[in-house]
Amino acid sequence: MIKKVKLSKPVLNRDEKRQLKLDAILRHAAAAFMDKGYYKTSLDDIARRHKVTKPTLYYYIKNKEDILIKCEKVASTRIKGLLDAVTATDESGFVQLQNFIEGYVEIVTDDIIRCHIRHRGQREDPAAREASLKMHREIEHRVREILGRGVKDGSIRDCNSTIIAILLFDALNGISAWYRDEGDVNHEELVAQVLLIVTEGVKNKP
Amino acid sequence: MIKKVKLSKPVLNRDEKRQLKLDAILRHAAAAFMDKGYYKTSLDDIARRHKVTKPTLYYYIKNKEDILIKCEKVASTRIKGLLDAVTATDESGFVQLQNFIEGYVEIVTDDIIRCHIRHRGQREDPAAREASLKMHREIEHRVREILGRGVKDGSIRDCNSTIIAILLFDALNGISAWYRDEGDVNHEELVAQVLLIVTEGVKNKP
DNA sequence: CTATATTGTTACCCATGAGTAACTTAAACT
DNA sequence: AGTTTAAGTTACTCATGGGTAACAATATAG
Repeated sequence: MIKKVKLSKPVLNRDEKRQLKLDAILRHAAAAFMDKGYYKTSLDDIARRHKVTKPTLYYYIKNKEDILIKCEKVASTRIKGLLDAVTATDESGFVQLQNFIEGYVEIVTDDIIRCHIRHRGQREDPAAREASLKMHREIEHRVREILGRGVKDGSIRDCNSTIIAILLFDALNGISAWYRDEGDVNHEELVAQVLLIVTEGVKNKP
Repeated sequence: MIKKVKLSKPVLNRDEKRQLKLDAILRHAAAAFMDKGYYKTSLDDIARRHKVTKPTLYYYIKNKEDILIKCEKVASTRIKGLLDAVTATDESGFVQLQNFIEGYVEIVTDDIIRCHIRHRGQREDPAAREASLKMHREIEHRVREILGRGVKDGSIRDCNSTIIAILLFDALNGISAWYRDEGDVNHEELVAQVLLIVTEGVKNKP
């Protein structure tokens, strides 16, 4: 007699399922936050989107703020990953900057990233607040380093890399607030325009 | 006998005093909002800063959201004033753009403007929300026109003025979030760097 | 097949903070 | 003067929404 193989072998184990559900909750929460803003979104709103009741959420998150913290985790991992990829090459600083911009405009479409960009700063718990700031400074610092590399290798003109990094970041982060994949601004066109302004500025050179 | 001149002649009449107090309240509120954010700031917080009790505020404002609306009024008047001044000249589009940027960086230091920039979008009342959006579009449109003028007169290179206007605005508005007059970034340096990136971009031209 | 951990639910508590009613004080104009 | 209007106070109401306790269902393991 054939030994019956255990039925319903779990394709995903418990932890994986849990992780998947957490991701879904973050997505729903991020979408809700982008819709109405953090404070105007109640946990009941989020629960409703996820088709569960509020207390269930507490099985996956510590409290409301924890959602922002978890979103930040996802976002910062993604952004740092991009920075790693971009700086791993031995391209010139300017080319690395171009690659970063291209990648960032891509990333900025994602709801969780959007949510992070819009709500970074709302952290209430002082420790979480500090951690968030530190993280953000770290990322900014790495962009500054790309600029510095470019200045050193001659591909970028001499400039105040601190100020330029911030300005660039604000412009890129701003994109997350208005750009929609389904909107009427074409993705390639957007990237092209950003790159052009970074490369050339806007002044016409005769 | 000398006719006694009416003592305590009001240097300011009632309406002027009222207006002054309203301004002070808006300043206090804006400062509080920049500190802790709109939702984390209670009307009691604002009242405390103004050294009155909460119900007194209702003598000057309709409700909490009305503060944002009144701040927006102040801010938009100021920004439109700048645009009027800048576009009144018959300078080239590029020079007008430069002047706008210089003026905007100046303006962005003010707490009420900062507050407006940070909280534009929080409007809850649908009508107020729509009005705010319309106002914002109008301002953006005028910047776009400056760019268009520049393209036409040849002082600005051919570009997608819609996208460029938004990117520029986001970078400028971002300044309001981090720049402080007392901070270690010098005002002139900041303006110079913004103008340079707009003029030249960052790429080094051999 | 039963015991146990995992998910989820219903029904509550309770702090916070916007907005108001009713009353008091200060100012200003005959 | 004394009456009116402005300006401010104390003491509330009341909706909202974050968070929890206690119970119910479902799934996994032994």
